[in-house]
Amino acid sequence: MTDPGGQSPRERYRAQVRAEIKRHAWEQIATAGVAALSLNAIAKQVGMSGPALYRYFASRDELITTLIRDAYRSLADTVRAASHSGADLIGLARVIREWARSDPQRYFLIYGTPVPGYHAPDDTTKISFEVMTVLLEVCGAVSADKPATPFDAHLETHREWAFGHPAEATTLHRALSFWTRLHGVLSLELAGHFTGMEIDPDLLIADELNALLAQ
Amino acid sequence: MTDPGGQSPRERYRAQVRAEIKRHAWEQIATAGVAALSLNAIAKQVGMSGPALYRYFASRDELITTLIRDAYRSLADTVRAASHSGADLIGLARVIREWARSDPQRYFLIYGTPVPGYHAPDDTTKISFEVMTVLLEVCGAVSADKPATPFDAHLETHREWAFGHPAEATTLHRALSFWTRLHGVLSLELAGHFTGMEIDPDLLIADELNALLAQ
DNA sequence: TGTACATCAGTGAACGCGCGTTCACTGATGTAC
DNA sequence: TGTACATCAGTGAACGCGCGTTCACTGATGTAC
Repeated sequence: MTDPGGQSPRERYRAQVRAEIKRHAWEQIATAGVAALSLNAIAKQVGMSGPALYRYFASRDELITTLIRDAYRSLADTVRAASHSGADLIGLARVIREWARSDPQRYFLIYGTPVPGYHAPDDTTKISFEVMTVLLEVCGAVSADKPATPFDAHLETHREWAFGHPAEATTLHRALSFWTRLHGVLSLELAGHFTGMEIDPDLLIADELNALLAQ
Repeated sequence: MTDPGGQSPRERYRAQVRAEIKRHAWEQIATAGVAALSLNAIAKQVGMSGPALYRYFASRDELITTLIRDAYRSLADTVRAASHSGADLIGLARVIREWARSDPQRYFLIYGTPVPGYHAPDDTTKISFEVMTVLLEVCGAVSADKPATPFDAHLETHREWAFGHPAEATTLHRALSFWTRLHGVLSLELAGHFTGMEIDPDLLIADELNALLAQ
């Protein structure tokens, strides 16, 4: 009899194998990028034959979709945890950067080159909004006495995306700038575009965000 | 007899065919991304058999390397042209954004997800520095009376990358911030991360750069 | 100008490869009486 | 508790495919005397 609310042994086993498949999939992505992800290669690593994977994932695409969802989920959880332990914007940035640096290809799976034609599953935008919600909370806590810019005015009339969040335009603006400035530095760092110039991205990010708070 | 300094008919023909191959390669990349680029498919479009391509490119990798180099070259030329016709930082940003939007996958070939293990040819960093040089020129023209930040101090001791350029640390800083802020907004826009929120990236970029000049 | 030769673009057949995916099957694990 | 049956994880063979790349070749274009 299955423990209601719990897991039968078979379910537990399935979950374990699924997790192991994903683990090796991430390893492969970290090593050679998503494009090189091969079901047969994963199967070999897991120690079973290729077709056996189809017990766990309907197709290569479904596996990748699951990985993308997990990446979003992990990022959202990380950000929320940091916020709950009282991180300010700079602390948040540091946490996100560490998350990204621990597995650059996972970051790029979310924020990297889009594959023309491929559309991420709908629920990822929901998870993505979780991140934005945290940003809005933290940005709302910052005192705001700054001159309104043309983009602020633009935001006053285009704020449906912050659905239900009662933030002022300047708060939305700050959250957006935080996001784009951090991503700007971080993605260039991860892609190796600072190689050769001996720049400390952490300092640059801190500076970019301090300027954001001061402006 | 070959016209010295000119091109023999054969050379001219070779150059034409090479150009046509590249054209179709770009089309394919725009349609399905680099990962999907196939020599046989290109050959079919050009109207010749697969092996014939090897008269023009030694391998798939060499073709891609050439495309990457061309992308860098095109960006550098675009930026330099804009600077020569007197564009300021905001104008420069607009030009770069248009360049990127005209072929997003070309932008991502330079600034997108890196393929682990792959290293761009050395000369691309040289071309990349051409872009930085223009940025430094334009940034140097901006009057600079602003408080020094920790990152400015960091730059005073880490400025070898701006090899030979006599700019002050604040100028280097401005050029870097221009680059990272623009890339932050632009790459998110091109990857479709603003879809749904009806944001005008042009306004956001202008705002980000005005803040940069005011700070 | 005409002929002999070298260069070189392009072809078609073939190679080996690894891919995602299907199918019919075996054998172990869990369920019901 | 023991037996009969259903569920389901995993296998091995096979499918068709398109890939990058090589090779020996044909035929046209250019070069030299």
